[in-house]
Amino acid sequence: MATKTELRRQELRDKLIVIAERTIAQNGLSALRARDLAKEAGCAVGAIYNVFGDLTDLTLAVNARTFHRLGADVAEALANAPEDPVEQLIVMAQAYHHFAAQNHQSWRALFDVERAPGEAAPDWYLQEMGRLFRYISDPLAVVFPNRPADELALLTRALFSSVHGIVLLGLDEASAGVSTENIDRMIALVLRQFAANPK
Amino acid sequence: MATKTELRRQELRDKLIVIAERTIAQNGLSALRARDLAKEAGCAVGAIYNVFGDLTDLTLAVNARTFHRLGADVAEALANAPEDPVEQLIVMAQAYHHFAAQNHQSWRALFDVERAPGEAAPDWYLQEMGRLFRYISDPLAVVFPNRPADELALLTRALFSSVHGIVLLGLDEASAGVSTENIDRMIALVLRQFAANPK
DNA sequence: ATCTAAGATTGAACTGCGTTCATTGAGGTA
DNA sequence: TACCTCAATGAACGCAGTTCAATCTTAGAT
Repeated sequence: MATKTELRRQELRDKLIVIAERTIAQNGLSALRARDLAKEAGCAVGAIYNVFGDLTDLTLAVNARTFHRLGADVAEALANAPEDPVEQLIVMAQAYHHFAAQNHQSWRALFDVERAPGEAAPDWYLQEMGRLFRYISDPLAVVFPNRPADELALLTRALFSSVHGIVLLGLDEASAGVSTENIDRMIALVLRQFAANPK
Repeated sequence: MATKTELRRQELRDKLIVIAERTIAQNGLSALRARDLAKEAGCAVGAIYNVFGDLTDLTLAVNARTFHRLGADVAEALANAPEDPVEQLIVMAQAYHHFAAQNHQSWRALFDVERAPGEAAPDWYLQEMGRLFRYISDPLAVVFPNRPADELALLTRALFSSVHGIVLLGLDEASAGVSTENIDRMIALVLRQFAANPK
């Protein structure tokens, strides 16, 4: 069917994503403006809405890429990690931290995008989240071989959330004294202490 | 000097805080609108700006109250907690969770308010934060009597951040299966495991 | 190749927001 | 009472996201 039209449509879609990605990375989600976007893409403002439902949809497309890059970074860290499961957890958590620090604005956009209340998270989000959770639950199962499955699932989620919290508040107050090294130290302290006495 | 004027000024200030507090609690920070506020307070929109610099200032005034209530709840939980320091940590963390759950929108507003980049957090925030940190570091020092002070400080911050992360992501996905009980379980699991093998 | 209907493209206009400011009105003082 | 100062007012401004009637392009049928 529509070859020429669909092609342009796809081209515009990609172009908008690239521009939005750069804008968010450089100046944050709040710097994403429809008129600027259209000017830079060389199209009319209305054209954006032929390709995306609204700017939130565009942001979600950017977030999908960001999340995927994040997952890849964590996977790479895991691939180069030592055998010891606790060290694997630490290496992955610090990879998460470093990604957040080096892609601060893009990483923030992952959570700052407003979802309609009650609406489920998009599929790619759940998928990528599942990937991250498996990276965590595998070493965790080695550390805690005698824990029931449901408890391991809770621990997995809890550990992810803990690391996320440490990174979130640490980077928030990055100007107020929590250095990168201290965030890494906090992560290692918590995870080592956490796994020090498995049952 | 200005008795009548200053009085009205203070009255309007208080009235606006009360209305904003209720609006945020019921419908979230994004529901706070200058025109609605003025209509409900029976004043002109401009009057708001005689009393607060902008809506962010008003939000900060509401947040100061919210944070104070939060601190009081945690303090009360600690006062009624058993002697055991680990149990104290758990009780406080769960009090934090319950406050966040029961004051979800107000609690979110604590973190969703936009601060100018590079600007320091307000004084009451640092003060209240210090109070919370002391509640944590005291029992922590009992659990880990041999750790150096700087490490205890990092652990304190790390534990707070961890609990915050668990509550944040847990409540975020409250519709997606993380029940209140599971959040409490995650908090207890992490803290118990964390303090299981002090050095 | 031509025609035509479907739909893509356009940008001015609409809506809703925070904030400002010239004007109006009230309060305290001489 | 007269006057000056400053608070109060709400229309207007600037700036967003989004819409839509008008225009143009395209793809398929003839």
